[in-house]
Amino acid sequence: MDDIAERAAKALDNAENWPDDPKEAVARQRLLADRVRTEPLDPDSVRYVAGLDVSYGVGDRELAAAAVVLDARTLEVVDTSLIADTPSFPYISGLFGFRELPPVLRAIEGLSVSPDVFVSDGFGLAHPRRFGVASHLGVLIDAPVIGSAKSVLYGRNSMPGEERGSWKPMVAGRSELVEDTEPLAAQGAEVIGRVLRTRARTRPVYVSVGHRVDLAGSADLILRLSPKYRIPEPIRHADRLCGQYRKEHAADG
DNA sequence: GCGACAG
DNA sequence: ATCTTGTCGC
Repeated sequence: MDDIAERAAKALDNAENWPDDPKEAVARQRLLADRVRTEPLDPDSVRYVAGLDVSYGVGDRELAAAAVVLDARTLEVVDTSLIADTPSFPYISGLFGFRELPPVLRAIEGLSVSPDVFVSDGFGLAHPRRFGVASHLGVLIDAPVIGSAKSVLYGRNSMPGEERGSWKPMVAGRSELVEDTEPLAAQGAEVIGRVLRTRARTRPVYVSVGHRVDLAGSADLILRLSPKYRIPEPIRHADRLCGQYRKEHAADG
């Protein structure tokens, strides 16, 4: 896990990355947002995918972060990393990274298999400042990251067809459900993500570019990673792992 | 000023 | 995110 672990450690050590004031955090986002890059992502070339997630305990005093690496072909788990920590930044919508990335970076440091791409439970460019947690993570470790969220934070969106694989673009603007975003995208509106149906007749997920990936490739990969359930397998595994860990440590040790 | 608001 | 049993649907 050479390079990535090293960059994660460096990002954690840099105090500039971890302001304790929301105002400074927003300024930090604006500064780092310029470093976000979109690059082609060929799903066929992806071998290892890492899913990331965090779960919280009671009283906002404890949390667990997990990173689980899957073989993109077989969807078999090939590596896991889990850490327990304490939140050091409050939950503020739009400022996720400052709360969740410290433990997530530590979990990433614990991996022995180097992922080709990471999947984060949140947004990338589909964010008011185009800097959701997926972009934040991507910039800190300069690695490919895809954002896959379960609900909308920002952007006009539409519901795709009921069948698996259907999708609609998300375009810049206040969070709002409209009849059809396709005409808006065709007319040149800024496309910031995709509403993707990963399972028939089930609520869609919201995919956006985090860093060093492109939207079409990201949506394609997310669909492949969700052959049966709504939530992509890497994130489901990470969710399970940190969720059960926290429960086991809520009653005793 | 008011409402919205990822996990 | 978390607190929580049964229940409707594929």
